[in-house]
Amino acid sequence: MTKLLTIGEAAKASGLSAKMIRHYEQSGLLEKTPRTESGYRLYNAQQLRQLHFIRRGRQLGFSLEEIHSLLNLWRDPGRESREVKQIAEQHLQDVAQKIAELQQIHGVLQKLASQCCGDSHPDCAILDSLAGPET
Amino acid sequence: MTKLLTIGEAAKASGLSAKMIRHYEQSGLLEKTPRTESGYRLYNAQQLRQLHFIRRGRQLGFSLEEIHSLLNLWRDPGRESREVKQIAEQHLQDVAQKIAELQQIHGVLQKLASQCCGDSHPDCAILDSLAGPET
DNA sequence: GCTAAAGTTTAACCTTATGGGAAGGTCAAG
DNA sequence: CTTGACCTTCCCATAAGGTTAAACTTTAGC
Repeated sequence: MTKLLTIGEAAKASGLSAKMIRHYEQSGLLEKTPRTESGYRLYNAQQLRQLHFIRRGRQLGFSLEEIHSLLNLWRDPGRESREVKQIAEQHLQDVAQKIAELQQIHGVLQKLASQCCGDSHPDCAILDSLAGPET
Repeated sequence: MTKLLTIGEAAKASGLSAKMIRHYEQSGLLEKTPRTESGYRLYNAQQLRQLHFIRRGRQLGFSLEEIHSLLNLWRDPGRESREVKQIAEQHLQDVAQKIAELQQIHGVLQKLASQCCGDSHPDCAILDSLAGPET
């Protein structure tokens, strides 16, 4: 009795694009889904949950490779939550490092922008810094 | 008497890779540089300064397109620093927004990771959240 | 002066995650 | 039967590089 959805409907329901759903299937993230006689992909409720899973993973910035691992763990009833947590904490660390890098850049940019008067004259601390001999 | 450098030397001196210097030339960021009779690119001091400029711009996270604009402004003696500042402030804003997004993600990940015991049992708040019905 | 190593050339393909479009098949309504 | 909205596969493009390979040039050793 499960309502089967075409890829467009599944896309709308999951928040992914049809394009990406095909891509996820082709790259092995999703198993090949059944088709109609004429070749249209059909998605059931279980598969729709997987699409939601992927979208939430992407929203949290996990790479497709990480999502692949997470999906496999999710599908495995004998998984150890240790493995899930390890992936999440690695990603957490990556995110923290990226934040630190961006904050560093943000500070420099802010300082430079404050030193550039931004009027009709050509003199500009930003260009001077980019051109300057010292790093 | 300006010492001319081959691409490898220019790469070492500027901190870019030879590959990227060619890439920047091919994509129009740099003008075509003179070659030896046998086709080797040669860089003078002025061009080396441009390479440094590009590297510093990349370090600050400017896109090649933004660096292209900045380089053109730098080369233009009649520039208005207003234009430079506008590019920098737009980038600053982009960086700030990226930081905010990552901090949001960081908070969610931290909360989820703290709720996952990370042992040999399969139950895991992280998977539950990715799979869960509510966003 | 010869040879071998190191450097350079172009070109092509790989990456990540996603968008765009062409060319053609299918389906439902009118 | 036509029209329009879907769907299919396939190829191309993005940003900012990395890697590899074949062929040529330059440099250093001897």
